[in-house]
Amino acid sequence: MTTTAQDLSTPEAALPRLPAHEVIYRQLRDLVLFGDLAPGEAVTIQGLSERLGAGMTPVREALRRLIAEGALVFQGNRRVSVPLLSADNISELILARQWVDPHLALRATERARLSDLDQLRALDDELDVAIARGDLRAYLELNYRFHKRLYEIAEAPILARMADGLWLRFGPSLRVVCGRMGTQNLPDKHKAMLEAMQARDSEAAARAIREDVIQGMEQVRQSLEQSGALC
Amino acid sequence: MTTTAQDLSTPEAALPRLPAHEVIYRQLRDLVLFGDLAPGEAVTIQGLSERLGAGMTPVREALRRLIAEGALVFQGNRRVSVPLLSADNISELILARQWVDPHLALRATERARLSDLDQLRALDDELDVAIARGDLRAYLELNYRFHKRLYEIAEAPILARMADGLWLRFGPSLRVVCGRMGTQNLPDKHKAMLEAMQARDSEAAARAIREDVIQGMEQVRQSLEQSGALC
DNA sequence: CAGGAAATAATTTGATCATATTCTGGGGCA
DNA sequence: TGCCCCAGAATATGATCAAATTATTTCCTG
Repeated sequence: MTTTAQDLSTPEAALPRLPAHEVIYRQLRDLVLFGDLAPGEAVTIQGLSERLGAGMTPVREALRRLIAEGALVFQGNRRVSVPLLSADNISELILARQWVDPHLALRATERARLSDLDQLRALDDELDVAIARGDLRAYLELNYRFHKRLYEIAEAPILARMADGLWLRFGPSLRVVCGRMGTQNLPDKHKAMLEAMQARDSEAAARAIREDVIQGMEQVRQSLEQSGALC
Repeated sequence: MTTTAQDLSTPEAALPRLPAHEVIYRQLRDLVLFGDLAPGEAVTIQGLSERLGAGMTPVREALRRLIAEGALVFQGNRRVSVPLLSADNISELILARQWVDPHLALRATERARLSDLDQLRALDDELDVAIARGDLRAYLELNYRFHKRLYEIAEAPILARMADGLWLRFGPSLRVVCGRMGTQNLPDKHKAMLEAMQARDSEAAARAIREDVIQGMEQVRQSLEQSGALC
């Protein structure tokens, strides 16, 4: 078969034309993931059309996708909004992440190449810089990219997608929590995890990630609990 | 005297006008879930538009949703199709279901009302009838509805959605496998599970479901393995 | 006469379709 | 065999229709 060898020849200009609905999807996804849309905030299709300067059909498709992924909810028949997490929701998320994230870390440790470790280290370094600077947005994005990269290394697409879906759900709340607590005592077991990965100690890597997850999620739980009805 | 005197007079027409894209979505979902669309089979938007007698906009939205849920994949830039499962995919699915399904069964046992148990028993009875009749389609649908009901009883919407998403992925293959093996030795640990639920022994219920899952999924794995490259 | 509730009018928003535009893949021709 | 053109499919736009929410008005009651 003739391979249309264009995808790897040109590194960056290989993107001939990304569909509009895909672009919109990514924009909205980032908006949700990094808390630019606050939990409970309602959006309308036509509102987003104007805000993002696009037709409403692509926006509709992007919204359907995000709703299917649980990033948005279908309030009544008229409004979509970022979901507010209940205490029960948080418990579920903690439970689920406590299982998937360590498992993916375990697989990632078994499969990681040296270049993968370098990438992770680089991300973690940038993350430290962001924390030192007190740059919340950069922290959120880099922290996500660190874990996301870990998922990719694990080479388990289905599990990775599950983990990614969970992230979409608590992303908005993370922003709220961190905005309240500052960037001081943010959870960062990444150093321990990277060491474990380097030593090829997959169990230790899984443990480290588990602690990272628990620490972060418990902060979210406590913060949401004490703030009571955020709505 | 309202001029909008529509057919509200119809006896069962209490349905508040379900949107077309929702209807299409459910139709397509069932098509995937119960194997009416074979793994690897490609579909086109326009093809579905004609087949389902709908405009292409609702079809597009339904497809986006199913793609987001992993029920369909985006082959290249031109075709969507039901994904073919690799051996690795199966392993992931087994792993994931081995965790979520027992957990949901555990929660369901703690929360089940007597009426819930009755419903489950009724579904399982119907299931037996379907098996005895050799009615594959009915078996698949009832088996799904049994587990789905269990998820609902557990009252853990996020975990339930994860489990549901997994089901969408192996549904098509289930049909293939069962079609090959007949309806004789199908896995059915439901009886043991119902007893455990009745006795409020949540651990036992979780164990039973876990065996049910493993048994079913291992059949899928073996069948796909021996059939080699189904593609 | 005033306040409130219910009904109605108006505006906003969502859903669907028909249509134009772009892109991909294949077939024909050199 | 390789290049170019064409057919068909997917993407994207704007318009149109339907539904819902909001605002307004009117009527009833205290």
